[in-house]
Amino acid sequence: MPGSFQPLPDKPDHPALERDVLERWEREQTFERLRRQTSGNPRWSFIDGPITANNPMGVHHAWGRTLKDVFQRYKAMRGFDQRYQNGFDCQGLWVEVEVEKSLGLNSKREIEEYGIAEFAERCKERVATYVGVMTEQSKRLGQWMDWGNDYLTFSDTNIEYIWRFLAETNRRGWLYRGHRSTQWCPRCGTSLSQHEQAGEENHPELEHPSLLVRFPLRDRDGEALVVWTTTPWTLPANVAAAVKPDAEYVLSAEGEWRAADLTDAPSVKTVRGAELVGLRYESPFDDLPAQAGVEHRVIPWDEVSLEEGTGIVHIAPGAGPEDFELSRVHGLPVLAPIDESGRFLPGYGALEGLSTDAAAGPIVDSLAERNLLVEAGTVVHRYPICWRCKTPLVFRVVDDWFISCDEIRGLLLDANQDVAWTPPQYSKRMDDWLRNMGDWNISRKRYFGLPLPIYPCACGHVNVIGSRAELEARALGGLEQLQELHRPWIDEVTIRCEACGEEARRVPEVGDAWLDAGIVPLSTLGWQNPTWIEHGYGTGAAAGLTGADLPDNAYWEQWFPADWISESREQIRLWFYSIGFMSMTLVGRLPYRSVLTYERVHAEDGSPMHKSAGNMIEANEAFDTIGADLMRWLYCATPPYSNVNFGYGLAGEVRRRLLTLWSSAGFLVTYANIAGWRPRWDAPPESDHPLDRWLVARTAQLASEAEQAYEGFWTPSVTAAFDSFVEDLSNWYVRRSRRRFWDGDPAALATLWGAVENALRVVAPVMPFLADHLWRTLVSEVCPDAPDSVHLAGWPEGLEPDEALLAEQAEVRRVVELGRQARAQANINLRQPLRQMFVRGSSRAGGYRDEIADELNVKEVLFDEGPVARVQLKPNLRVLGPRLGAKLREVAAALAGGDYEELGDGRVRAAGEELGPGDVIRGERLSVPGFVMADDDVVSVALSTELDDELRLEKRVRDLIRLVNQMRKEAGLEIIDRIVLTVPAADADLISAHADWVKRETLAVEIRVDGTAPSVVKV
RNA sequence: GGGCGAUUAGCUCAGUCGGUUAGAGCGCCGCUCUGAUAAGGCGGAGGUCCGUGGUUCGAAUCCACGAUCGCCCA
Repeated sequence: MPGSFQPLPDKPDHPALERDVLERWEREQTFERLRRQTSGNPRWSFIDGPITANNPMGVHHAWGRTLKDVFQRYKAMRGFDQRYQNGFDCQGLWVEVEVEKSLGLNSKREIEEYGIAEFAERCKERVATYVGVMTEQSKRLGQWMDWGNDYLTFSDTNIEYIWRFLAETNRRGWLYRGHRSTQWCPRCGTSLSQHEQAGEENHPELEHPSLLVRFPLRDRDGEALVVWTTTPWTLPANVAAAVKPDAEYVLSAEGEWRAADLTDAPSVKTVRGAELVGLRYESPFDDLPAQAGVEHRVIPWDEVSLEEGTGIVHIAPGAGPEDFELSRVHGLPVLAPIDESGRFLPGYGALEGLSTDAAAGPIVDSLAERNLLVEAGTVVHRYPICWRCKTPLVFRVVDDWFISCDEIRGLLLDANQDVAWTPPQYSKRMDDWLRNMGDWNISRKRYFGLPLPIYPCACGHVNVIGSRAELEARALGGLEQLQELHRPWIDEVTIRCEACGEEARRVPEVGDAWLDAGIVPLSTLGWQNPTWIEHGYGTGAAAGLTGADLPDNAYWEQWFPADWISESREQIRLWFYSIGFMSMTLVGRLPYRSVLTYERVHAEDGSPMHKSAGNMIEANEAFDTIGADLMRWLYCATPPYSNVNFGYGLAGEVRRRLLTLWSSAGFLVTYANIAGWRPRWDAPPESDHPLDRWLVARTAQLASEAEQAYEGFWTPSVTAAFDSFVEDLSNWYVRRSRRRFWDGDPAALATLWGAVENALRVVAPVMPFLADHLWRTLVSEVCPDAPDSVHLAGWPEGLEPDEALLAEQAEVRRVVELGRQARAQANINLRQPLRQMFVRGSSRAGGYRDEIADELNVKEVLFDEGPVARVQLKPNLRVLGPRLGAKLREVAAALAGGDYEELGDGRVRAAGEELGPGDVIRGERLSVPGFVMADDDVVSVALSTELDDELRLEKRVRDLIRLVNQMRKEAGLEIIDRIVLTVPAADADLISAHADWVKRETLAVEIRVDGTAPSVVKV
């Protein structure tokens, strides 16, 4: 039949269906047409946080990318114009570490031997590879972005914008070189910053030596300080020992000093810590050349812990941050024992060249030999490891570049008050971070990263270059080979110092990767760019990788700040922080108005996903196994403040629930085709049938609930609303309306079609593939003037749920449920018709007698008839609670005990209180002899169980019909095939009384009576 | 040490503004229906709503304290 619906298979093959839909989107340019459709409309601005183009996408990335896609699709359905620009993070330590691994390089020296230029090329190749991989995976997930026009953080354009930012911090006096003790990765050979190192995953429990060491006092024979350390390698750099001045210290019989709180040994002398201050002692490695001239003394320090150790702390300013601070206060020498790869420097005797781990053994042996070791054991404690390569960190005193955050802290805190956070409690997390953040360490002693535009001059002046133009204007040489603003090329360019005119060289450091990501709200939108530059973002290392434009400032003004951004929770201290910091510095405001953050992806039993635990799922495997729609559903169904439990078992549950939607659509297709019915796009269904009107109202309810959920960025309410709708659609509307579909009732067909059509739009942002597949089948293939994709159809605007109608049908279902309970209780098969049912207490279901009778297979349903056994009154707590207060208890007891007086018109008096009809809930319990009863608080039903010959005969007819239909199905007959039915002689009485009924229900054109078993023959 | 969450059935989780008998899905047991649905329906077993105290006519829900777990920071 031309224009009929394509039949749907019994169940969907999600991955296959999704591949078809992807191909169709591609072929029909669906996304491009959506963009044209919304172009010029009111804007909704989303700024994408860059994903690192370094490895294939994991299922944890897919959560965030799903949320980004869901809300962009939703806003598109509401007609908003959007940018859809995706971002890739392309440089910095994470790319370097992976490239090192793949090249088999294991130290900075090996990188330098390999060649920085070659190394940079390998990094760029890796980025290009994973830009491709992640783009394909994102498309597979269903993400609609402006692929191919992504921003890449290693473009010269991005770098230049960061230079402007750094020049501005310098102008404000925030940029400074710090000489301090910082966390250092000996493998990567660089310091690391507070924000990238934060987080428990970077502080695992590790086992380390635990030593108690004697520091003999010079002026007190036989007495020694006892100190505790877990880092033996720091002892050769010891310069002082700290005590808590107001704590008590005791001397043991063995001549060992410790804090009184931390020893049980009997004391021969007790003093306050302050009395030990100034004493000279022998440090364990005084003989080393590095220690020459160092005088070791006891110093006071209020922060000395009396919780663990000995209460005397060994101080090595070159190997610990607090130690270093103390060295400034007390003028202590700073001994830096290790080089950038964590090996002992010359001046440390036999230790020279050893790593900090390798040095532990010789140090302990040496202490033991000289009787300086009191105790040697091990301790398990939390210890920082490199966030990227997992090497345990050490502390080194080095020069790093910092941006002071004192001035900006308050501005960011104030601005955060106006940000709408979802979930709301994360606003405080941001506040906490801002209040606690230290100065931003922006320098990394590495190779492939943002070249810091800092050119210190011998004269003491620090030049900071703010743009490529400025670099070119001030360059003294090297421009001819500057293919891009990366090392090593940038290192060849020297400039003239603006203070003294001499030549100045760039510092060798590259920048923290969060500078790269933090600038994008300005760099991608063309802030202060005088002219629009087509494809102007594909500069430097990004040349050829993106066709993104560099817009002009007018564009920036239109799209800044973002209405909404969304990243995972750890981005509070990373991206949310860095974009806020940089925008606040340059333009005085935050680049976002609202934020959605979410937690982590765990396995389906709630345990963390780990490769080692064997519960890791790769995104590609999930695409192939369950498909993107089910993945997206799992993400969306989880509240963002908890971890999502992700797995194939849970996906199976979702698949089964969605099968109900699929089956409802399939049912519609089947009977619409049989009836030759086709929808009309321009004519909304009109029907007076109560069930049809109910479904229209129920669909409006879905749209309104979903709209509220989307507007609040709360996907769990979308999936919950949709689930509940599908349940009602299938198990109430379709089930109750089956006969109308068999009869080809156009009102029923149009109503069901309209409901599904609207529901598909509602769910399309969450499940773009299934929704569009069904849309094509049900709508666009049969309605030539309908949009050819659900994503072009817009939101179902203006649907107002009819609350009264919804309440009526809810009560009908309540009555039916009670009826089913009663039947089950009497253990009477539903095919057995019953004579009568009484209903009491339902004011709204009275108009649906036929509906209820049919559903429960009862001949007659009577409302408000039948003997009432007992009237039960309950207080309406919401009303009476506030009014009666403590008296409520008494009234409730009186009502429960039947101790009340009827005053007419539904008014009663109980415990001296007069109560109106609204004050009590009246439940009338039926009690009819020979009937079976069921009731809840308000509604009571009674069902007759007595059978007569007519009822028994009808039961046998239904049994026969069911049997025959089962045989039809087993024989593989189509729903519309006609048959000749032969029934056994024993059932002759059924046929003589109900031949037409049997014919109608089994599509029999003829019924013969013969033999002992029924048979079915297709005609 | 400070902060933010969580704790409800065997498992995973809902539970709106404080309201009458605390729910769902999965799993288990029994029954049942079926011409869309490997589905559905009914019933059962399974609950110290983490604990203690408080507010209130009424607390899983609000408050305080405590416990455990997770996270953020110090």
